[in-house]
Amino acid sequence: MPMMDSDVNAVHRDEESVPDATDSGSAPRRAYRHGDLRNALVEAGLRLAAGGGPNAVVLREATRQAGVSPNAAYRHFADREDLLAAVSLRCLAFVASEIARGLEGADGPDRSGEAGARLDAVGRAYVRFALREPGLFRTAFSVHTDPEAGRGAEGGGLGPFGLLLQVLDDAVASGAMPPERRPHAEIAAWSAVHGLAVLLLDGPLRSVPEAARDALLERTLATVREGLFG
Amino acid sequence: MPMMDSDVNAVHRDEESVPDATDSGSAPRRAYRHGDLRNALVEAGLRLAAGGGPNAVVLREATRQAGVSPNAAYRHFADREDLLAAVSLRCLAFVASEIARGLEGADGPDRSGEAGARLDAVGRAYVRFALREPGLFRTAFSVHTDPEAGRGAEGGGLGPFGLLLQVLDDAVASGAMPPERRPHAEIAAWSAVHGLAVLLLDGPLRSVPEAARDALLERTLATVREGLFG
DNA sequence: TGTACATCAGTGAACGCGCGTTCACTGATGTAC
DNA sequence: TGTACATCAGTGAACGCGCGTTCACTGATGTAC
Repeated sequence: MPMMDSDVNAVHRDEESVPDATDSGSAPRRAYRHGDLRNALVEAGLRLAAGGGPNAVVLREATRQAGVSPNAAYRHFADREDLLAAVSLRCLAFVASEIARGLEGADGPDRSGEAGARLDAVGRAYVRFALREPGLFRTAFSVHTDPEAGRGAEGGGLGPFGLLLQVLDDAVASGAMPPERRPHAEIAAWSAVHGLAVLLLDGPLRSVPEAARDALLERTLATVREGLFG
Repeated sequence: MPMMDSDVNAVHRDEESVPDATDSGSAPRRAYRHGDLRNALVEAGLRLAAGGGPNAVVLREATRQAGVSPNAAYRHFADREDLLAAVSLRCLAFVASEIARGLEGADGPDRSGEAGARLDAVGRAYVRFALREPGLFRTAFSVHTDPEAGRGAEGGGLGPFGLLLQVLDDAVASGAMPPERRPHAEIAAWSAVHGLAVLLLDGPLRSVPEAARDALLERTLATVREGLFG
C-alpha cells in the first residue's frame, strides 16, 4: 500500500505550535534539534531529484543542504534507499496532482466530462509533467516495488493510477466504453503514455524538437482513445 | 540466444593460434597484442549488461574478464562511455533480430502476413525480449542520443524501429490501414509496447505475476491494433 | 638474407573522487521528584 | 520551586570501497634496407 505519511510530517515537529505543517517552503527552523530535519531532508532530496533524477538523490548532499552533518540523516532514515523512497512518494503525489488538475479542465463541475476528453486529459497531463519535470518523473517511478503504488496518494486522495482507473470506470458507466473492453484497459492506456514519456525523456526520441512533440503526444492519445472507446 | 562469446573465451592470450601469413582478415588473430581485445571487451560488456543493465557495464570488470589490465581498454575506447555505446549498439541489434524472428512467424514466405498479426508480432517480440533479457533491453535504450538510432542495425539490416516502420508502411500499402492514420503511427505503437516493458521491468508493474503478464501484453497489443487499423 | 628500428598494444602502479556508513561522543531539552 | 537525570537528535572523525583515468614504461611485431 502506498503509505500515507501525512502524519510523519507532523510527528517530528514538537508541540511548539506551528503555522503550517504541510508547508513545503523553506522557513528556517530553530537550531540544534533541527525540529524538522526529516522533512528538510526530503525537500532537499526533491531538489536533487528535480535536477538529476533518482541517482542525484545523494544522502550527503541532502544533509549538506539541510545544514546538518551526514550521519544526522540516520536519525530519520534507515539508509539512503529509505530517504529515496520518501522522496519518490512525494514525486508520485506531484504526478497525481498534475493529472487531477488536467482532469478538472476536461470536466464540468462534477466528473461530467466526455469520456474521450477525460482520458486524453489524463494522458496529456502525465506526459506533460514528465517533460516539464523529468527528474521528478523518473524518481516517481524508479523505486516502488509495490505493484499498486500510485493507486492512492499521500494525502489520501487518488494517485495517478487511481485517477486513471476512475476515468475508465466512469467511461463504462456512461456507456462510452463497452464493458468487455474494460479489463486491463488501464494497462494499455498507461503503457502508451508512459512509453512515450520515457522515449522522449531518456530514449531514442530524446532529440525530437520540442515543437514536434505535441503531435506525437496527440497521435498517441488518439490511438489509445480509439483503441479503447473506438 | 544473445550471448555469442565462444571465440572470446577461446582466444585468451597464448601463442597457440597458429600464425598465418596469408591471414584472410576476419578470423580472430593471435595473442599478446591480444588480437581481438576490442571485441572481447564488448562481449564482456554484454555479459555485464545482461546481468545488471547499463550501470553494470564497468570498464575495469570488462578488462578483468578479458584478462587484461584496466588501462588496456583505452587503446580501443576513448572512455567508459564509448565502451558502453558499443555494447548498447549490440543490444539494439539483439532486439532487432528478435523482432525479425517474430515477424517471420507471422509472415508467409514473403512479407505477406496479415497486417494486424504482423504488428502484433513486432510488439510481442519486443516486450518478450525485454522480459527475457531485461539487462540487454535496458542497455539498448539507455545510451543513444541519436533520434534515429534503431532505425538501422549493425549488419546493415533494419533496426527495431525500422522493422516497425516497414510493417506500418506495408499495412497502408495493403489497404489494412487508412493512409491518413499513418503519420506518427509508429510512435503510438512503439510507445505502448515500450511503456509496458518499462512498467513491467522497472516500474510499478514489477511484481505482476508472470502468469498475468501475457494478458496485459495482449490487451495492449489489441488496443494499439484497433486504434491504428480500426 | 640479416639486422636495425619504429610502432603501438599491452603493463604496473598510482591518483583522487565522493560516496554510504559506522563509531564514540555531546549537550539541549523535557520531566520526575 | 529547584535540581538531577534520562533521552536522543545532533556532532566530528574516520573507514573502506571501487571506480575511471593517467603516468611512464616495455617488449613483441612488421617492415625498410
